Formats: sequence, C-alpha cells, structure tokens
Amino acid sequence: MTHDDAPAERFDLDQFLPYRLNSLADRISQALARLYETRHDLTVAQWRVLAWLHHKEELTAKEIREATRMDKARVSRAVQGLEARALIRRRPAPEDQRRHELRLTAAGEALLKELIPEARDWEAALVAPLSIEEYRQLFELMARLETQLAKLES
Amino acid sequence: MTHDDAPAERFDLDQFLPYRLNSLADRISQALARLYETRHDLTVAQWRVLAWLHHKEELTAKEIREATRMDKARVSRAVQGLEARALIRRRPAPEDQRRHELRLTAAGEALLKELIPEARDWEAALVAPLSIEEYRQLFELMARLETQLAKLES
DNA sequence: GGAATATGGTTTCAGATGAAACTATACGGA
DNA sequence: TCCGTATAGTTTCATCTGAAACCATATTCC
Repeated sequence: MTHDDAPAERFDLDQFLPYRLNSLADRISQALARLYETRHDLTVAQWRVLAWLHHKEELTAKEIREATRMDKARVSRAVQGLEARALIRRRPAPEDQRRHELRLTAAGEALLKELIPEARDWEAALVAPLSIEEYRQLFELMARLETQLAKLES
Repeated sequence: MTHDDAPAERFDLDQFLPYRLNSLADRISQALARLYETRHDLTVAQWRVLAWLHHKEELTAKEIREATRMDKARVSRAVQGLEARALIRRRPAPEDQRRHELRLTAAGEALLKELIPEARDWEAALVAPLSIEEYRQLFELMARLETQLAKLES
C-alpha cells in the first residue's frame, strides 16, 4: 500500500482463478485419494492407470502418459505397483521390445467392478447441487481453459 | 469385458469430474509455479502467504492456514523462507506468545508490486476465451462444489 | 497455585514427485 | 553394416509434502 493505491492494486487471492481452481481440485482429489487408499490400497496414479486400461483394453506406458499427462516416472511406478499386485499384465510389444503392452488381469477387472461404482457414487454426491445443464457447462468451461492453456504453453 | 456389459459399466476417466478438474488445475498451477519460481524464486505456498498478507495486512500462521487450507507445516516452511529473505517480518503476539504476527516488509511490498500484475496478466490470458458472464459462472459453480465438499467431509 | 489439557507453531519421518541421468531397443543415413 | 540419434521406460537424486511427534505457551479445573 503506497500512495497510488488504485483499486487495481489490491489483490484478493480468493478471486484468482488458478488459486481457487487448484485449491478446490486438491481438496477433491485428496478426499477421493483417501477413499482409494483406505479401501483398496491404491494411489491416484494407480487408479488412473487402471481406469484407462479399463476404458481402452490395451495401452503402453507412453499412451497412458499422453492420456493422463502424468510424468513418465509416475506412470512407471504406478505400473510397477499394479503389476506386483497382479492387477495388470505387462508384455513386451512383439514389434518393438522397448514398449510394453499393458492389460488388466481378471483380478484387475474385478477390482474395477467394485471401484467404478464407488467413484461414480462419490462424484454424484459431489455434484448433487448442480443441475445437469450446469454440470455440462462446467465441463465445457474446463475444456475451453484447457485449450487456451495449451496455446499459452506452446 | 464381462457378460453384463451394461452402459453404466463403462467408465471414461475424461468424463470424471475429479480427474478433469485435478488435471486442469495441476497444469495451470504448474505453469504459474514456473513463473513464480523462475522469475522470483518463490514457491506457490510462499506466493500465497505473500498474497494474503498483502490483502489483510497482518495475520498469524493459523489465519493463513485457515484462509488457504494449506497444511500447517507447509505454511510454517513458507513463512521461514520468506522471513529469511526479509520479505516478511514475524513478531510474537503481545497477548499470546505462541502466535506470531506476520507482516510484509517494504521489500515484500515491492516484490508484490511486480508480482501481482504478472499474475493478473497471466490469468487474463488464460481466461481470455471466456466471456465475463462465463467467468463469473465458473466461480459460482466452484463455490457450490466447495460448499458441497464441506458437507461431504463433515 | 498447580496439574492436566489445549493450542500455535516447528521438526521429524516416511513417502510421493519431477527433472535429469541412464539403459535398452529401434531407426536412419553414410 | 556400422554409427549416430531417437525413443520407451527405469532409476537416481533432490525436493516437497502431510501426518505425527514434539516444544513452548496459555488456559482450565481442582
């Protein structure tokens, strides 16, 4: 606060989108992480890998990395943990031995069969106060921000 | 998948709000963190502490913790770093020696005078594709989710 | 007034994480 | 064919983080 205390000078973190978005997302993520962790001993990264494999059948680490934008080390560790628990199977790709094809095992499928409804229920409880239209709009706004962010980063 | 492959069984992580929100927020936060870090050698936690002190003049660690919902250890560390760089001043509260009153120093004020416009510009570039009304709506939806989250956590 | 308890804040400890170094395989050009 | 380079994935390292233990001061109850 100096002499030229123009209104533009004051700054309220609560009105700053990156902060608000991040703190909301963090809280949601942590709450959900506790659920995965306590009920199924999974990290968030592991859950994401499982969910993508459920969605796409077969993927390589790179494809998961691209889909989730997670760091490759993080993906690598998540995959290791899941393989150790025999929730996924890892097989060198026949035409390129550097890559490994990842797939859910039967145990992995079974776990997801429990997990997905839990996750869905939790999300439903969270978004209960939003109308369908508002929910849709929220996704739409996030998508626009993502596109813009990609532009800013390039 | 399995025999009873109902539509409800399929799961697309991209349509899962916690995931989308978190991955968007993470990307935004990291991009901005790079800006604070490379230009001013500040962590996100430090920036938040500074911004709140700018906003409120004088606060204790606990108040900052409540405002930002950051972990108290994280706040403590951010404060230490800022004090070491003489960006804030820390003084035991006269009526309760456990608490410490925190304030920006002149150097801290000066730094914010650079930082705030940068942060504002960056945010403006990010939300450029949204109309004023959409921007307002986004905050409104986030606020509703925050309220609901608090309910779920209680 | 003194013991038990509560509270603000710091430190310790045990993971999680990203960046960068590294390994192994594949590819492209002389 | 052989060498340089690119790519998939792993490991190392330095840092950050939250939970819990801890310390110091304040408060409450007897």
